[in-house]
This record gives sequence, structure tokens and C-alpha cells, in this order.
Amino acid sequence: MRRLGDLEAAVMEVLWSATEPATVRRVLGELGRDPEPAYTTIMTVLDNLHRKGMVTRERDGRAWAYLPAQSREDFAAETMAEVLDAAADRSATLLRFIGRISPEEQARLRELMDRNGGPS
Amino acid sequence: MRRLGDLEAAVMEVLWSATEPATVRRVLGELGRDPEPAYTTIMTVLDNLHRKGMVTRERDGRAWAYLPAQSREDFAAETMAEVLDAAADRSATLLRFIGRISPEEQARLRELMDRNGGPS
DNA sequence: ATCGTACTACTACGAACAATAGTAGTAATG
DNA sequence: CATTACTACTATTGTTCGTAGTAGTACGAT
Repeated sequence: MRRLGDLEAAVMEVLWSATEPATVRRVLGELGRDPEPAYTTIMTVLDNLHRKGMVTRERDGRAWAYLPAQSREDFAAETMAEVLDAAADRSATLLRFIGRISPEEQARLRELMDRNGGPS
Repeated sequence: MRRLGDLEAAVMEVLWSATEPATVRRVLGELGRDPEPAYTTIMTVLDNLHRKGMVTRERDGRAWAYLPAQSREDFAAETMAEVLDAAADRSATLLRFIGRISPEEQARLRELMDRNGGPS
């Protein structure tokens, strides 16, 4: 499973919240950390995320602008699926999983399955 | 999220596969690693897992016998729920999640919800 | 043209956690 | 009572992440 450090996760949050590709400068500004990390720190973090395939990047003038390779939701869903795959007894895991989410959420889950995979 | 190293995960696998509390010696034997780690390495790993609350232990003669604090399925389900919590848009995440599991598994999920949360 | 600014590439180091294991002490067993 | 097996304590190394400096380069303004 792809695992992120604290700062890496915070940086991804910024990128996920952004509506546009974000430069290092922009990520730094929107991180809202105290004390503010150095510009080069964020640059390194973004570079590492790029190596890990978590983000892609494109030129914005001279600077790189980074954008998430996946949406936050895709990332979360993929992680959930990976965790499920790692479990031996998938049914038992699913059963316990639904035991951990609210009845409302179960209803929503049902609805989503109806609407989506249901009437093919 | 509780994160485990490679060896830690392998040790947990052994414990999860075991039907009984397992001693260090036993875990070491069933790890099947080449080269086989030192006895004390596994001892330290189990001690760390114990500190993290991943395992409990009881005396088996002079040795400690370790057993998982949670089943593999509980662990997986809890992790899945944590990941879902971290996502901003839970519905969207669930939607993508069901998109990643097979129709059969969706059916099973539906069945589990019917049987469980359904007729209260 | 060149000077300053902003960005990048390269490099490095410290902190935290994981992997690895040795040594010394102690208890059980024969 | 000696040998063996286990535990506690300690230490070292590796890996990943967080942190950042320095040097180089391109661009825009004057």
C-alpha cells in the first residue's frame, strides 16, 4: 500500500483541494503550517510524490505545477480495495466493514449499487 | 492508520494463520524466511507489536505466547473504515469502491447488509 | 545588456521507525 | 548442577521522511 508521511499527506490535501495544478509556491502558501516549511522542503516532498506516482506535473512558465494523479476519492477507494484484497476472508471483512458504518451510510451504499451496477 | 513494516506484517500473518497463541520460537519457525532472522529479532518485533496493541500475550510455560488483538478481518475492516473517514466525499468514495469490486462481491455485500442491518 | 528575482537540480543531514541481533541473566529439565 | 531455552536490556544499521542549503539558470525589468 502506498503510504504517506504527515507532510506528504498534507501536501496531497492541498493538491486535492486545489481546482488547478499548483506550483510549489502555491502549495507552500496554502499549507498553513506554522512554522512554514522552506520552499525547498516542499519542492522535495513534491518531487518524492512525483517519484511515487502520486502526482503528475506540467510546466507553468518556469515552475512545475503539480496535480494529483488520482482524486482523493479514487485514492481512498483504491486503498480500501487493496486492504480488502489483503484480507483472507473477504466476506467476513465486508461484514465487519458494514458493521462499522452507519445505517444511513449502508442505505446510501445500497442505493449506489442499485443505481450503478444494478440495472445494467 | 496503524502502519506495519514488512517483517511486522509477516509476523502478523503467522499469528493470524495460527489457531493457537504462538511463541517466538513458533513464529520464527513458521515465518519461512530465508535467511531466517535471529530469534531475538522476532522477539523484538513481537514486543513492538505488543507495545502498539496489535497483539496480546499470555504465558506458555516460561515463554510468552502471542495472539492477535484483532482478527485479520477486523483489522482490515477497521482500516477500510479509517480510510473512508479520511476521504472528503464519502459517497463518491463508496461509489468508486463498489466500482472496484466484482458484481458477485457487490451481491454478497448487499446480502450481508440485508441479513445483518436489514430486518432489525 | 545586466541585474535581481524566482525557480530548479543537486546534495546533505537529522529524526523516527523498522530490522537486526548480541549479551547477560534466569528458570526449567534432565 | 549443568545444559538449554527463554527473557530483558541494549546497540547498531537501514530506510523513509522531513528539513533545508547552495549553486546554477532563465526571465523580466530597467
